[in-house]
Amino acid sequence: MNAWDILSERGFIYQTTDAELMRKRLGEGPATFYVGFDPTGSSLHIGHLLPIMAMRWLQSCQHRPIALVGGGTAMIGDPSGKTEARPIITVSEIDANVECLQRQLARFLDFSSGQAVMVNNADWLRSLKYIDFLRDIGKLFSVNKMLAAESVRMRLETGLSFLEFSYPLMQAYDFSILYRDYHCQFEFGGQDQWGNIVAGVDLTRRLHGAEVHGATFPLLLKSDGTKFGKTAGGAVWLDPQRTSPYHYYQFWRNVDDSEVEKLLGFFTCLPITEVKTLGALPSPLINRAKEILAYEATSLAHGQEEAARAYLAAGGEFGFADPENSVVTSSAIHDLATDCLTVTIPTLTLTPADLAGGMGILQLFVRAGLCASNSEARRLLKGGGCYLADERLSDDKLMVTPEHFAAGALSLRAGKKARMRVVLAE
RNA sequence: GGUAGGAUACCCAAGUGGCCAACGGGGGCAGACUGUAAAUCUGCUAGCUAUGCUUUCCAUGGUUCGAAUCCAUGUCCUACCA
Repeated sequence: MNAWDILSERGFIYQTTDAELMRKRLGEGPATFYVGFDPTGSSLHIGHLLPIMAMRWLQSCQHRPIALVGGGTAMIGDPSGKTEARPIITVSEIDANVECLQRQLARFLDFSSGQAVMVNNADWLRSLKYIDFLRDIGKLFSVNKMLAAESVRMRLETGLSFLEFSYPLMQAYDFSILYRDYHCQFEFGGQDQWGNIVAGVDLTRRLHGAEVHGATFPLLLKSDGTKFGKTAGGAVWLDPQRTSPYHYYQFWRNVDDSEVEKLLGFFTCLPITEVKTLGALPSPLINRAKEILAYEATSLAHGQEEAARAYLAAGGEFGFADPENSVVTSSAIHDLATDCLTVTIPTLTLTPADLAGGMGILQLFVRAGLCASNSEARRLLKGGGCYLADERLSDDKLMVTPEHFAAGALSLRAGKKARMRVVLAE
């Protein structure tokens, strides 16, 4: 199947320079394409996931992905889609981030025997000579055109430094370099990258007389219009150190009903017909579709084993959506028995010394990481959100003593979703 | 470089000498209702050894019994002019 058709029917394509031509070219055999990632942070988050999924589909159709990490462009900072300038980050920070991102990307794409390429534009951008660059590349850019770009116009109100204004030249130059060195014919990116992509297409034509193309992916928003992928603790990270597989699973498990179908198409590899069936499940059973989404997405990011563990843990906590396993799915979640629960709830171990003289209940919630401060714990308790062994607490002066551990472990709960087991060391 | 304006909690934004840990909105958290959803309603949203105390309103210093509010200097931002 033509990779282009897969991407279109799953909703990946937002804007294109020429849909017909791109489809044709992708149908003619292996082609090379690139997607850039900004090393402004040390981990990818689910905002980066859409391009990654698209890259996987393209790679599965024998096309060759180039994952470009912008160690050079990050020196400047892309103004696209941003209302104000990012703080400038140090070179050593950028380089460290580049390494982190590359390691993460390697998990999602197959880089063996040249099936995918990893590049860092620091390799050619940082050594550029200013005057040479202006003469060779700068002369091909029209300021008039640049000013007309939506991303620039937006910033004309709030201010835009020359540094940021120059950004599109760098990214456009990247494309032309990748065309020259890898015969890269396509660039993909987020919706906010449109201007940069078009600039690259343009530059490559002027510089090499070559016809290359680009397309953007839609910007994911939640139904309330806010940015997708942000939760209480900020972004949902792909790094298991920052967002545990369990929380990662929970993020997907808790998406809005109305989003499930779309997200299944984007973030799982299930066939599109199945995606549609799952998305159309009736009211409470729609939860099974969310479980499948969460399982599949977690499995992609953290592996099947972690996904299964998260699924079982969450199900043990909140119940399973389809205990009879009645929903037909090709997902491996189908084969997981829900009754063999070896749920590992996060555990805090206390020593008898900690409890000498008793420990305040508020402090215990803080120790367990369920609250950030005593005050927060007190607020939670007053609001009726603190539970000890499944009993709602009302006394914020309660002292926890070794006697509380008579039955073994103690279960703490903050609200409905956060739980911690506390055990007493011998 | 000149002139004018601005900097308040996670974000936006009031407050312009004591009634200010600081109105309001957003966001977030919790409770009710539910399906671990959405919508709706309610409470909370600086810290602490807590009917009290401590540290906050860009930074430093000053005026005052008392400053987020007044003065000085500095830093950064924004607009107009050059």
